[in-house]
Amino acid sequence: MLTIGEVARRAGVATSTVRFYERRGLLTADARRSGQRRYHDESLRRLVFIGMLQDAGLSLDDIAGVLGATHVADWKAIARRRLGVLDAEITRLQRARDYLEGALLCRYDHPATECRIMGQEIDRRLATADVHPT
Amino acid sequence: MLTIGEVARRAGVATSTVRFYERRGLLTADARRSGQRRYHDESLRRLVFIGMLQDAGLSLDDIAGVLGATHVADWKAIARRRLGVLDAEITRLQRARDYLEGALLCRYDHPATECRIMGQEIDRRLATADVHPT
DNA sequence: TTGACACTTGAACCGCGGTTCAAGTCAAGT
DNA sequence: ACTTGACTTGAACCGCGGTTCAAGTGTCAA
Repeated sequence: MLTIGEVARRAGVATSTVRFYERRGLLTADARRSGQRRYHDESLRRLVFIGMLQDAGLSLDDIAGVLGATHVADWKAIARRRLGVLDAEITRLQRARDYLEGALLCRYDHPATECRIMGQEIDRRLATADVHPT
Repeated sequence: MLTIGEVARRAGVATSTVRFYERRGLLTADARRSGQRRYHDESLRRLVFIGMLQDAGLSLDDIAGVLGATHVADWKAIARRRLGVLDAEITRLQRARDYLEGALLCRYDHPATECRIMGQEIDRRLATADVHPT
């Protein structure tokens, strides 16, 4: 049985994080010794698993859903939804990346607002602004 | 001269956002009429420009740096730094994406923690955990 | 003149994922 | 007996990028 300090260290998180997850219902201590939490290896694996899902960008609420799923279809729905968001995000970042790289091509010594490349993009956005009225 | 409502609408942000940017020193009203802010087209362009930089993932502090730069080298340094972070982020998301897609290949009707693919990854992470002690 | 509506301010609040703090308990070693 | 160090709790706080609120002022048309 691992203490909270051990389980946190082996999973690579802070002890405060483990307690926070318990508050959020993601993890429960398997026992108490004089009030102190003790964990099975099983819980350590669960903690690592939470970290994996976080790396994939799932929110703690989503993770709770995955952990609480009794059937594969339940958590796969969450994963698929995230996959879609992830794809959109990657595309967006890719565009931002290419745009920034283009901006670096600006020559001459002037502030950013006077850069020709940026100026054109500003005009483009202003022109299409009325297409998406708030 | 545009009112705050107009400038916000044309830039596609809320009026509260425009005031917030003013507090942060990103934007200044060009005039006041009976206490109300008025803006030149120049400021509208500046507001749009802020949105562009936000799309590229720059923080408001970074954006203040770009706007305050008098020489091209100053803002390019910020852009280059963000470009590096962006590349790392894209790579990370790509890996997460591929991982999630792999997880969807799990067969049979069981909870996520019992999935063989996930279980292997958990073991891998636990095994290498000691390499990065906290 | 009345009503509708946009504007003004500072302060408090939001979600997210935790961290930090104070004040205390408990077990082990010397 | 005393120290050391890890643990306990609830509550408050963090950064970020704003939003919302209350209470008031200004503008414009009928």
